[in-house]
This record gives sequence, C-alpha cells and structure tokens, in this order.
Amino acid sequence: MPEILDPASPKPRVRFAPSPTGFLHVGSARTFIFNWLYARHNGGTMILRLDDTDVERNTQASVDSIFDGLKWLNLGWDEEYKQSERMDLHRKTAWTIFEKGLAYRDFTPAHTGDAEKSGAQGTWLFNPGARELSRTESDRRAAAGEPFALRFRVPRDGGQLVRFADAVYGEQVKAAADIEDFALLRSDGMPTYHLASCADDSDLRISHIIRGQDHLSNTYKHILIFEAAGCKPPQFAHLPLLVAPDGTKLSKRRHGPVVSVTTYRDAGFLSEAFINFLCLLGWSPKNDRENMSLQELTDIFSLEGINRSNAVVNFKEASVGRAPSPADNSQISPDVIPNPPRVVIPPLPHVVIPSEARDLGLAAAEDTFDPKALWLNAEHIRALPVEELSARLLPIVRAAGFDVTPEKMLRITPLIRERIKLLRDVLSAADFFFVDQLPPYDPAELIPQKGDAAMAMKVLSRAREVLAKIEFKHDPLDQALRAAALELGVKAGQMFQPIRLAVCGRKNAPPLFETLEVLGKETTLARIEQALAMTQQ
RNA sequence: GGCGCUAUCGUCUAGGGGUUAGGACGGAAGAUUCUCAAUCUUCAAACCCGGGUUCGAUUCCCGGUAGCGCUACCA
Repeated sequence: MPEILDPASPKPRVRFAPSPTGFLHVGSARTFIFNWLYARHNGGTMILRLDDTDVERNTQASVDSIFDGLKWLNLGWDEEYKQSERMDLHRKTAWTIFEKGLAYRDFTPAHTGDAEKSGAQGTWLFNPGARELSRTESDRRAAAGEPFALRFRVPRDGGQLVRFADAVYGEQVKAAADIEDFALLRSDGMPTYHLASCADDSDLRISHIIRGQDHLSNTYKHILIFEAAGCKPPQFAHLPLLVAPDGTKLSKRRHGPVVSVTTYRDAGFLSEAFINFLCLLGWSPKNDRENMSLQELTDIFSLEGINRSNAVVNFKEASVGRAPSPADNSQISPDVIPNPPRVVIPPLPHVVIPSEARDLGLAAAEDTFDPKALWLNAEHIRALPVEELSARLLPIVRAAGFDVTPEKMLRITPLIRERIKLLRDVLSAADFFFVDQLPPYDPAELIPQKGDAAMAMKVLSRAREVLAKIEFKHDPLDQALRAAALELGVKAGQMFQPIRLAVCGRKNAPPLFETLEVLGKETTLARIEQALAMTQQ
C-alpha cells in the first residue's frame, strides 16, 4: 500500500506499467530499467502497475512471464498495483469529466474493424451526431438501457493547441482539431487504457512518466484527460524504441525468442550485463564508458543522456531456437505465448559424438545475440569474483546432469572464466572435467603439428612415465613435461598438444598444467592410456 | 491517406559552423602464450539527398526521401 508522502515532495515517483498481453520483451525491460534508474538516482519511488484493463487479451501466463523477467532483473520495486482493482477510480474520473461537459455518450455501435480502415481517407474524428446529442436526450437513452461509449469531447474550434514539454523530445505541440474523440469508457463500462492510465497516474501521484516513444502521440490525449480531470500532468520522457535489425519493432512472431527477456536468462546472461547492455541502447553517459556496474549506472543515469532515434538490437534473426511450431498448433497468437521456447541448448558433451557438432551448437547460441551484449556479458563474467562466478555456474552444470562438488567447481572456474561469454558456455568449455568417459574423438587429432603418429606415440608414452611419478602441481608439471620434450627432441607445443587432446578430447582447452592439476593424476593417466590404445589401432 | 517523431562507420554512440569527425562492439592483420581465450598494437569502416543562411556547413533553416510511431469501445 502506498505510503503517504508529502505531495510537495521533490522525490520522483515513477512507474512501469506493462499490460499482461505477452511475455516481457527487451524493450519493456529497458523501460523498466530506465524508470528504476531514474527513481534510484533521485531517491524516488519505483512503482509497478499492471495495466490490465483489456480483459480480452490479458492472460495469467503473461503476468507470470512478466514477473519472471522482472525477478531475474533483480532490481525490485517499491509499490505494486493492479489496474483492474481500481476501476471505481477510473469510472469516477470519467464521470467527473462527463459532468463538466468534456465527455459525451456515443450510442454509435463500435467499429467492427478493418473494413473501413483499409479504404479510409483522412482521419476519423468522431461519429456524426453523437457529440451534439443533448444532455437530456443522452440521459434518456442511457436510462433506457441503450449501450454507449463515453468519449472525450476534444475541442474542435478556436484553433486550440495541446502542448507539453517532453524531457527527451522537447516541446511538443499539436492542434486539438487533429485529435479524435477517443473513448474513455467502453460500452461494457470498462475503462480504456487512456482513462485508466491517467486516472491512476494522477491518483498514484506519478511525477514522471518514462515510457516508449510509441506513446508520444498519445500524450496529447493524456494531457487533455489530466486537464479535464483537474489534475496537473506529470513530466514526460519518451524513450526511443528498440527495433530489430530489419527496422521493425520487436515481435515474437517475426523475430523469435530473442526478444524475450527469459531467453537471455536461459542462455546464461548475467542480469547485470543484460541491464548494462540495454542501458547503452538509446542512452549514453557521453563519456565513452560502456562497461558499467549497476551502481555506476545508477550514479550517472540521467534523462539528458537519452537520445531520440530508435536503436537496433543487433541480433541474428530467427537463428535462435525457432519455435517447434508445427507441433504446437495452439490458436493463440505467438505474441501471446508467455514463455517462448528456449535457445538452442548446446548438446550435452556426454551425449554428443563429434566435437565439431558441439562447437556448432555453441556457435549457434553465440551468433544469435547482439555481439555487444555478448561482449559485455563476458566482461561482467570476468569481473565477478571467482567464488561468485563459481556459485553461479554450479547450478547450471548440475542442471545439465553433472555431479560436481562446489569445491571442484571452484577450481575449474578460474580456468574457464576468460573462455566463456555466456554462463551456459561452461558446459562446452569444461565438459571434460565433468565426465568420466571422454566422448570419442579422432585419434588423428593426437598427432602434433609437424609430427606424425609415431611422434604422438612417443610423446604420450613418455608423458605416461613422467606423469606417473610427479606431483600434480603446476610448476612440477611444467618442468617435467618441458624436460621430457627436450629429451625427446620435440618442441614444447608438440609435447603438450597430444596430451591436451588425450586429456580434454579436443584441441582447444584451458592451459595444460592447470588443467592436469584439477583433473588429477588418476584421470589424466587413464585418459593418456586410452589415447595410446587408440593410436595403436 | 492524416498527424507526429527520427536520420553520424555494419551495429551502439560522442561531437558540433572551421576537427586527421572521437570511442566501443563486430571484422581484418600482427604481437604474446603450450592450443583456445584473454591482453596489447595496427588497419578498414560514417555525417541520407537537394536547396538556403554563411567567408565556411556534417552541424542552423526549409524541402525531399527513408524509417518508425499514432490514427480502435488494444495497450
């Protein structure tokens, strides 16, 4: 419940007001973040309000999805409301406007749709005759039970102008004559978005409305409502839209799950990196800083840094886990599906055969997201203390079916920390630490650069001897294996590479000595043994 | 169709009447290391078009074009 604040308080009150008609997408998430940042920067209040006045399209699944996404963002909010529980207020506001003569009943049946829309020339402003209906006539028909919508009586003459100052887009002016008589109440008595939104913003004493630019032209209507209701309009700040690489607005149908916040979560983004990334779209600190912590963002965020042109989220379209579509032939529109299918999950190492396939699986996920988001995520991963990163990795590894102790994970983490861009990459980057049995690999890969099968044999058998009798610590391993290489007359690289392959099952892996140290003598020797057996065939 | 908003490298952006138009991601090349990654160095890459104002416009003004938004008893 709202705390009672001094109405003259300089502390801003902002709100994020999603309508639960689809999953939380990245554009909405950014709006939430900017509101939150503004509130926190100024010591204000962040309000979450579910704008659920469209009973037809609202779904509980969507509400869940929005909370899912916001929970992951982990920013929190101070107050929470649901518009559907405040309809008395909305209606009261509507009738107040009506009593002032600034709204009228329109008994015209609702537009049935696109029929006239396609062929429409010019702009529809109001239904003929409705505006002029006398109050007594209007009251009589209403009393007789005739359905009507309540419409705002937009001033039609005198060349009136509606104006407001937008913190981002500057002074905005529009001729009232160009604004249609929009509805306040539907014929079923339900408030419309415009009415409910303004009534609530005023009642909740919202000081700043920070929202998508798609509402810029709606704002004139809102100004009209605020004024008709006798309220002072809040400050407005419209945000440039986030669009897809093709320039169109983000949509699940067209662009797939990449537009959903939960996709980023499931792919292994750190929420702080995701937030950082979103902040850089349409806003700039103007000092070339890019990699920023939440605290830094909070400290330097300001409305002045917001720019006016749309920003593209540079993802690769539809390369991410396309809906398993033909299977689910649900009739609901794709935009309404609350939790889109997850990203292609890199196949589990112990299931997959060729290492190329593994790499491809990973590449698919990485190619999907905006490269900058990936880079920032990698930066944030590296900035995390090892303990923290390890703790975040562990549940992912376990969920993939590997039994790893926190202690072992903590030893593995420093080895892969600079090699992963997404948390999920741990599965492909550290797979060989988790499995008992390495997936099969081509024995030909054991052959070192500028070497042959004989050299591989020679190196591996020598390694087997040497490793059997030394301590598995970085320095001794380093010295012993280099010495062995010297004895055998091969280059260090030619010595290390067959061992790496035998032990990791692939060519690219973390540094050898650290790896052996974590893997331990027993596993290492067993894998070298296996490799030797393979080269013999 | 009407009304509105926007326009700097591929992408995110800084800048602003005179600049070698800056940074970042991504790309390319090189250095480095036992591979990969990380790191470092270097390179390629942009002011939508046309008028006007001005000694001088990428910057200011107008027009065009393009993109986007609104134009519902959706939000």
